[in-house]
Amino acid sequence: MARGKVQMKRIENPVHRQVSFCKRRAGLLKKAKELSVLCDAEIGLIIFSSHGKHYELATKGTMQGLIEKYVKSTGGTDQADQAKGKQILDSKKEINLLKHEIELLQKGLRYMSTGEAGSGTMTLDELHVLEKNLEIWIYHIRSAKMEIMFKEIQLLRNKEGILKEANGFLQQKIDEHYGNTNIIQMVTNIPHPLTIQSEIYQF
Amino acid sequence: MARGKVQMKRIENPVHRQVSFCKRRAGLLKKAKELSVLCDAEIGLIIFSSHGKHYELATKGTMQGLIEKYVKSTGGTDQADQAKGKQILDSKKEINLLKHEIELLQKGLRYMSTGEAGSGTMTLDELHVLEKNLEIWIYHIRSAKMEIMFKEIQLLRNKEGILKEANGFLQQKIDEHYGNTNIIQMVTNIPHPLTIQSEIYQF
DNA sequence: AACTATTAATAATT
DNA sequence: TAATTATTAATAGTT
Repeated sequence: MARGKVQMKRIENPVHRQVSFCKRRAGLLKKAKELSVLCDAEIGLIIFSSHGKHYELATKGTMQGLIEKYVKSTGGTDQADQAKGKQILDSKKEINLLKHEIELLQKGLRYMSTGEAGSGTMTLDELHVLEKNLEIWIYHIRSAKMEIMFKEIQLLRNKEGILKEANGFLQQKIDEHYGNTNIIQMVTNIPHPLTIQSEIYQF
Repeated sequence: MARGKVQMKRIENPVHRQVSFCKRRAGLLKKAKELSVLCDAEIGLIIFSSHGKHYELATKGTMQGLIEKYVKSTGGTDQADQAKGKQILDSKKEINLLKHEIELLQKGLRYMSTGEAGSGTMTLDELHVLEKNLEIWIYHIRSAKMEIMFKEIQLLRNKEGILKEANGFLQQKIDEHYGNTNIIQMVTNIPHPLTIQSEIYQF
């Protein structure tokens, strides 16, 4: 614009370049302001120098507001935003998967403890309590059943003993008058293979 | 800049304003490009017209990249960004909690199934298999035990029946010679309160 | 949209 | 670094 026209390429002389940068930067900012004022436009201008310094101008509001407006009008979110949105979505997906898994595990625990499928949710603490209660509960149930069966068996064994004794007594009486008729033999020689091992009661 | 200097205020005539907007917008974009090229600067320029249309220029990359660079150099993330970051953090926290909960549940299941605390992780599928195997396993164990006990009881009941029969026979023999001696009475009047309910075998 | 008179910007110089 | 100046570039008003 003065003293000879400029080539549209990077000014190699660093000093010249720096001077031009300052002048043209000022000019650009001025022009931007003018455009904004004269034509009622909203303008955002960001300039990064090659040395990393940054200069900015935002007419009609803050640069943040302008950037947000731009990002929205551009049609949505930027890459980082999308990535973050995706990350959140992924996280929520994973959370749902984990919750589903927990529900299944809880169902499994309930099923094992009550023998039937129930509904509703339980907290971790509740599950801890359930686990402990379950052990006690199973222990008691098994103990009770075993005790009942053991008593029945004992009773029958006693009966057997008493009856055998009675038979012995009766046999003796008969023998006294008729001689040995071997009636008892018929009964006591029944095979008896299924003897319950004592360990079976250890619950 | 030509034909009289302009007042630095909004051009009231809409037509003039629109024309000036077009011309000055082009000029501003040109100047921005020139500054970028000549002085090796990165420039972002966003222009919103009063009618909402937007024009942009980004030298050395995309506007997105420039905005991100700007946002970073401005000193950090914007509000929405921070909110999203927090959301991700919260999600990850929740995921960890859920994973921990699942581990505990898995441990619980292992404990219940094997009776001892084990280590290592299991997948959901493995747990499904475990659950099913567990049911079958418990069913078989219980069935086996019950069968053994039931057989023992049946055997003893049979013995009781046979002995009672034998006793009856012997009593009859005795009665035939001595009259009723009431020996059987001694034996058969034993109280028998613990009768196992049939349901106890239903596993 | 093209033209042109005029102002504004600025490269080179001091 | 800043002011001056010669020159080019931008553009307001006009056609």
